[in-house]
Amino acid sequence: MSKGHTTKEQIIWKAYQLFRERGYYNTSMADIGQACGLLKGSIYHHFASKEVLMEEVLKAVYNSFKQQVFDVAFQAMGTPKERLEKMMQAIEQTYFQEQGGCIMGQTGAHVPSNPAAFTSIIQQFFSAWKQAFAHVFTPQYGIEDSQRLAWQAIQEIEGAVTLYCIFFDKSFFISTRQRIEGMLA
Amino acid sequence: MSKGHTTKEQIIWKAYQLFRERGYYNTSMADIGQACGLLKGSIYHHFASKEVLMEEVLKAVYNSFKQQVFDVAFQAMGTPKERLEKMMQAIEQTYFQEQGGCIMGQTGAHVPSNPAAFTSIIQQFFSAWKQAFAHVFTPQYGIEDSQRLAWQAIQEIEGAVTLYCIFFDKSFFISTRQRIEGMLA
DNA sequence: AAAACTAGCAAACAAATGTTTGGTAAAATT
DNA sequence: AATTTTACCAAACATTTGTTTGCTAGTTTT
Repeated sequence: MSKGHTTKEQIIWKAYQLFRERGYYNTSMADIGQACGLLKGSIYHHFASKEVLMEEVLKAVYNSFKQQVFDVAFQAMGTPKERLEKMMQAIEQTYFQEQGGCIMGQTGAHVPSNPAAFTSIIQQFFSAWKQAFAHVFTPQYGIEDSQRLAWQAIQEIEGAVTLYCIFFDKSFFISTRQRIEGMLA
Repeated sequence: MSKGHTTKEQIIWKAYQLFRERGYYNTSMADIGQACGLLKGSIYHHFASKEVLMEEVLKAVYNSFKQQVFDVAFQAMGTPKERLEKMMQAIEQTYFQEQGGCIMGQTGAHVPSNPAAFTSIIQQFFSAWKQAFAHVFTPQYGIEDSQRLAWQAIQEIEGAVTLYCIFFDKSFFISTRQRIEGMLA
């Protein structure tokens, strides 16, 4: 590192917060620069374009979720229910320790006008999430029903996060979490 | 009417389609004008600003939903289940006959950076929706449980619409609809 | 110590943004 | 028929947008 010590990871994190809270198109490079204590032009030393920056943000969110949520489902230790609870705990933290909803769901809602690279990552994100949920459901519900239940759980969580943004009320997620955890005995 | 016959309602409808498919900030006045066969400046003869136009779009969506969905819940005729099915049918049509997700949920996801007028309409929309669902659930589940079930249904539907946008797959909504209709005997 | 590299600033860039202005021709009103 | 109103165009407006360029000073490598 030289003069300043703004790392790529720091820019990605700040950009993530802004994109998530205000949306991709309502966040300018100047906004991101300001949040990092940089001029907007300086960001281009780290990222080729705003679009590439967004891609890296989405990838980082995917990896973070994979590590803290998806991978837990496939751990050897603990009962499926315990692993599910651990996953739900991590999900809750992710959505409520910072402001804004689900950047994947929000960005995904505008697929036809989005760069294809965004869509690809978003699809992978939700597919991986479904597989993780389905895996902890399978011992009790079998493969087929678990797929269905996994999508159902994701849908409810996405809805809960949306309503949280609108009404500033965590309770949608709280009861959703209880319902999902209650699916395993 | 004089020369051309572009009505306010036509502009609202075109703007609705664009806002819904691409988001508020990713839709320009030039885009809306083009969709109406107008120059962007001409829209200001009908609406004071882009923000006011969006407000009218949200109000129009609210009114349309109220007429075709919410009001059905309180009709005198038919069993609660029949009315619920009628509501779900109208919801399905709304979301799948045109492209894009739920403009209320999408816009609501960015509340902190949105004009307060947007948030107000969006909150009213979801509150009215909850009350309508709860009303058809009440005979079977009682007042308290019906509230919970109503929010749960809305969450699932919002999630289903989001996933539909991402995977171009209606089946999320189809099974959600069956689940919700199955809640009433 | 010299050379090469890095991170950032300052300024400029063309293009796109939402909005305003002045005019025109058709329609509605008188 | 004269007047006013309506819907729209054409052009300009100031800002903001994402991006590029040239330069500087610190850091790393040699």
